[in-house]
Amino acid sequence: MNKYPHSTRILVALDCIVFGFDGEALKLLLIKRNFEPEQGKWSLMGGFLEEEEDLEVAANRILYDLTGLKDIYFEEIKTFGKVNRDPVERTISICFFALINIHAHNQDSAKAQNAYWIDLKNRPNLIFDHNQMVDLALEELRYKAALHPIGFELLPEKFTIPQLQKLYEAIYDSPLDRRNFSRKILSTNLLIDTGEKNQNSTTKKAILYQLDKEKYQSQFSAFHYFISDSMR
Amino acid sequence: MNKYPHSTRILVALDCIVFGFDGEALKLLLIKRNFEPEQGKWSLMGGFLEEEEDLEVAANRILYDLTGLKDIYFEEIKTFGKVNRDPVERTISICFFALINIHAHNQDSAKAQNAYWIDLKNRPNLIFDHNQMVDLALEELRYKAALHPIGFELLPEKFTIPQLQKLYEAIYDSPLDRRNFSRKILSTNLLIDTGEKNQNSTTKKAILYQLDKEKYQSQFSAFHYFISDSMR
DNA sequence: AAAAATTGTGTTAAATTTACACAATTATAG
DNA sequence: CTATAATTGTGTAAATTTAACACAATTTTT
Repeated sequence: MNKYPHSTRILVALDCIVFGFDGEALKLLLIKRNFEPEQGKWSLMGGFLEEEEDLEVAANRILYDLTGLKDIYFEEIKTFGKVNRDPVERTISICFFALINIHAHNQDSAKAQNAYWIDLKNRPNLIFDHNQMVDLALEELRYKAALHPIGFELLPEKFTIPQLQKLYEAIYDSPLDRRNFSRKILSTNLLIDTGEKNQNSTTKKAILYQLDKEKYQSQFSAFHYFISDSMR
Repeated sequence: MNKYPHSTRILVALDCIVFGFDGEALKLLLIKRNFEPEQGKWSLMGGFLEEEEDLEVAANRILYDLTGLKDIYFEEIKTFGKVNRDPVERTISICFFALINIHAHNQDSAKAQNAYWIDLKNRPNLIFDHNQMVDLALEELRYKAALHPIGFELLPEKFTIPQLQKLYEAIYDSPLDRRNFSRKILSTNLLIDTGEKNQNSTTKKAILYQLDKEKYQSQFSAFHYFISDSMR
C-alpha cells in the first residue's frame, strides 16, 4: 500500500462517558485505575483505536468490555486534541457518551475493569481532561434529551411515567409538573400501555409502558420539546 | 518523554465543509485537486494534524489557508474512521463545518488552493467519503440553524430581514411566511436597527440590521425555534 | 401619474402551554 | 376493618404562541 509522505502519526484514543439511572439519581460508570499511568486515580473508560478497526467498532468494543452489553445507544461528542492533554504521549481522544439500563449491564465486566457506578453529584476528580469530557457529555445529554426521546435508553424495558419523570428531573436537576409532563410524554404517542402495573410500588400502582420501537425509529429526528427552553 | 507501548499510531486528517450564501443559494467551497491522490477530482479542503499542534489550531489553520479569514464560526461534526476510507493509508478524519460571509473571504487564498464556490444543488461527486461528510454537514446546519442564531454567520455585517429570510429558505429549501418570519426573528431581540436602508434594492428599501453581539453570545444556547419542526 | 415589485405591520382563529384541582388506588397504622 | 398517607390518573381554564391571512407604504419603471 502506498503511504502518505506526511510523517505525523498519532495515537488515537476513545473515551466513553457511560450514564446510568438507578431510579433516583444519574450515575457515571468510572474506572478506579489499577494500571499506569495515574494508577489509583479515577478516569473514564477508554482504549486505543486499532490499525484494522473501524472507529465505530472500537467504540462498541470498549463499551462491551466495560458493560458486557452490545447495541448500546451512544453518540460522539467531540474529539479532544490539545497537544499536552496526555502527559505520556501525544494522543487525541474521540469522546462518546453512552446510555445504558443500569440493571441490564454485566456486573462482572464492570468489576473486571475495576469500574464503579458513581453518583454524578459526588463525582471524584478525574485524570487528564476527563472532567471536561464529563461536563460536555452532561451538557449534550441535556441538550439531546430535551428534544429527542433518548431518556428511554436509561430505563428498563417496561417503565412507568413517574419513573420517566424522575429520570428527567435527575437529568435537569429540577422538578417538573407531574400532570403536564405526563400529557407531554403521552402526546408523543411513543409509549405503549403494556396493560401491566408496577408491583414494586407501595401505594397506587402505576401503569407500565414500553417504547413503541417503530415510532421511536421513525420519529427520532423530530423535535419533541420534552423540556421547556427555560429549564435547560 | 515516556511513550505508550501501544503501537498503532494513525494519520489524523481534518476536513472542512465551508458553507457560503450568495443571496440566493447555499454554496460550498470545494477543491479541484491539482495534487495526488485523486488529482483532477473534487474534494473538501483538508489537512493533517501536526505533532505539535492543537486540534483547534489545526482547524483554524486549514480554514485560514483556504479563505484568508480568522475567527471563523466552525463546529465539529463527527470523526470518520472506517478502516479503508482513504485508499492510500489508514487515516481518520475529523470533520468540521464552517460558515463564512462569502463576500469577506480572500479570493486569492481560495485560488491558491484551487477552490471554487459551488452551488449546493449542483455539487459534483467528491472523493473518499466526502459526499457523506457534506450530507451530514447539511443535516447539522439545518439542525443547528433551526434552534440557534448561526445563520447570521453567513451574511454580511449589515443585512435586511428579507435577506435573512432568503438564507433560511435556502437552508431548508422551502418557502417561509414573510410576516411570521419577521415577527419571529424580531422577537428574539438579537437584531439592532442600524437606521440605514439597503440601497441595492430596486423597490422599497429594507431596513439594515446588525447582530447584537452581546445578546448573541449570552443567548446562544437558548432555543429560538426559528423554524417549525415540520419544516426540518 | 399609474403600475409593479417589494417591505412593514396588523388581526384573528387555532393550537399549545401553564398553572392549577380533584378523584382513584393501595399499603400501613390504629 | 377503617382511616390515613402517599401516590397516580385525568381534567379544566387562562395565558401564550403560532399560523394564516390583508392591507398600507415605499420606490423604480413605464
